[in-house]
Amino acid sequence: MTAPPICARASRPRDQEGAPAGARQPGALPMNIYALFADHVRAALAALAAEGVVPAGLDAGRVVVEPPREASHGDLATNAAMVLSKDARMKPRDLAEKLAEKLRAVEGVVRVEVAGPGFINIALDGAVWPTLLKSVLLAGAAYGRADLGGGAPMNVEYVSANPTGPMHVGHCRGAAFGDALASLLAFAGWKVTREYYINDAGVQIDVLARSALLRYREALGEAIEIPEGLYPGDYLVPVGQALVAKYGRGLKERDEAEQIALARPIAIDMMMAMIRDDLAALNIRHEVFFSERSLHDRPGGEASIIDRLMAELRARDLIYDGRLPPPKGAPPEDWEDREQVLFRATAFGDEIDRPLVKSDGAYTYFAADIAYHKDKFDRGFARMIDVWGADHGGYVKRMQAAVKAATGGADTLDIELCQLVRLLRNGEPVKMSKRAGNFVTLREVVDEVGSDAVRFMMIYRKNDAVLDFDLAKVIEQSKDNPVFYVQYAHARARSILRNAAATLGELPADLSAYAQAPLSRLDDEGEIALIRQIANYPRLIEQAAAAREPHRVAFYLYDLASALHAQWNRGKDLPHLRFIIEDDRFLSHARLALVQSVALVIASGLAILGVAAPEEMR
RNA sequence: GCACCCGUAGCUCAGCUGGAUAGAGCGUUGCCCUCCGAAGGCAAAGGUCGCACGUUCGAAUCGUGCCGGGUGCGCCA
Repeated sequence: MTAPPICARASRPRDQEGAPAGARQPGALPMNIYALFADHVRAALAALAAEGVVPAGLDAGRVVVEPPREASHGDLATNAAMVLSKDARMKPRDLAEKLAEKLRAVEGVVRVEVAGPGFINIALDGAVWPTLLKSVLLAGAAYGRADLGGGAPMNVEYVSANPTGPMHVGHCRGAAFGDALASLLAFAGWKVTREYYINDAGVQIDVLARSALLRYREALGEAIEIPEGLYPGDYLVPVGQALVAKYGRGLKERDEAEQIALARPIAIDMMMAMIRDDLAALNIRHEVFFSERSLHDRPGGEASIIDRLMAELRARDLIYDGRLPPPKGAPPEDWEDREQVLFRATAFGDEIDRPLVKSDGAYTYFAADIAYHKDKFDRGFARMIDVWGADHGGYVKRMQAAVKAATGGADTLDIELCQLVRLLRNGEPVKMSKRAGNFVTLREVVDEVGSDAVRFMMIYRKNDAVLDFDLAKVIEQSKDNPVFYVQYAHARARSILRNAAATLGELPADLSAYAQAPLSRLDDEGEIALIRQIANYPRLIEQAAAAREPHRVAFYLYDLASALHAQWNRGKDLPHLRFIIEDDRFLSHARLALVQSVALVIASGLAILGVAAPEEMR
């Protein structure tokens, strides 16, 4: 996994009052120019408040500084006057004029205009963009890092496929999404732990063990027939062989319960090894694998972890014995009105109270899940995210209700749902029958189209929208394929740099040497457009992380790649705009510094998505 | 019946948490390689943002109600 390492530096209190105006380092702007000017706006407000023009203590929470829609409007725009006009008891345009007055005094600002309903448009000195590029080069791989999390722990649980067989294609999306989200949050300043919950306790595990025992008999030479209800996949053949290797013929002499108990752990271990291999093929490695069984265990007859939590919740009157009304709409045939153990989910925003104990006396999955999330909380995760398939959408409310009850935290648990994936080949749905293990495995898809294509395309869509995944299209090497298009931009950038070394001879040794190039010579509109895009990266990271939407990173990379390709082509028509100008090595160095920066950001974004940034693609 | 998600150009989708003239790709039409990677680029055409009310300076975005599609609906994992 090429995820960026966790940033452990101390929190940078950017929002504190009093700091802003002087925050600029001589010679280099901070990485995020939009955040810098948000500080300037807050400072301007404070100054106006001191003068009695506006009330003190205005809430600037909704103020944003962003790139204006039209480049002709300037370099930055803010909605501050419109957002604050009501609280300031001023007309938006009047307040805007007052703010504009203050902002005109800020260093580097050449023009401030009030436009439309009260936008404040700010034009910066032409030197600002080259200067900003310098700070990008000096920051290197750290460029774009944010500090939203302040280094706080964050648990991201994803995949968590049942250990009853290999991963299938349906797991790809949650895997790619969860992993990218984890990387994104790490890059945005959280101390992220990637976790996998192993559902290794429950009836499906007994089914697994029975299926494995059948393969055990097969390995001993018996002819077997796999009855309905057991897993038919031949991935269990090696499990049967392992049981022979470990227990010989003796196992089948024991009673059934004992056989299952002995087969179970071996089957689970082997299934999990297979799943880890599948995940590794997708470049995914979880740090923690948490066993559901460990929550049920009663070593020496003591109370289990779930037992203890249930007792605690009952003591707090959050659990009671009661009856549920039958479901409306289509009541099931076998509905039986009975008293059961219920969690008071309705007290925490759910529609109905939820059962914790099955009719056979065992805990429900939900009961274990409460204990599991409580355990995560007790391990220090005040914030956690679960990534689920959309078919589990009906469980979101009860889970959040339970976590709220068990931890007392309001925002402890976020749940992100991934919609279904429709697997296509040349626009035709790929047939998948659930019978006879005839499903498409994750491994088959990765082997066919590659990990990069799978991961990028799974992210190249909002996670709550259904996704079409066409096996034929994602291996196409053309601009129709966004994976290729972005990777190609990176390869092209590296190619330019290789070519420059051949053409120009000695080049700046590293990024900090490139930062010394005469960047102010980057004054072409296409070059400035590229720098603006690069300047937007930190903002993009913050927004994508806050919204838990890694797809924004993918779309951003597509746009950045497009801007690079465009500038490249301008050099075809206008030779003086080429990146390499043979008789002007210093101009070339400045342009190569820009190319370096583009490559740097593309590589950074691709790393978040877990996609390779190739040096060449010939 | 209820809950959650989706509805934006012919097609597939973005739309920066309420901002300025709603954007890409594909497809259609017309251009650009003796030139750092044409595996690329430029341009044109194409929209009642599902419908209707409401909230306000301002709505594709927020609220309510419809219409259409998906997912789920005691103890399954």
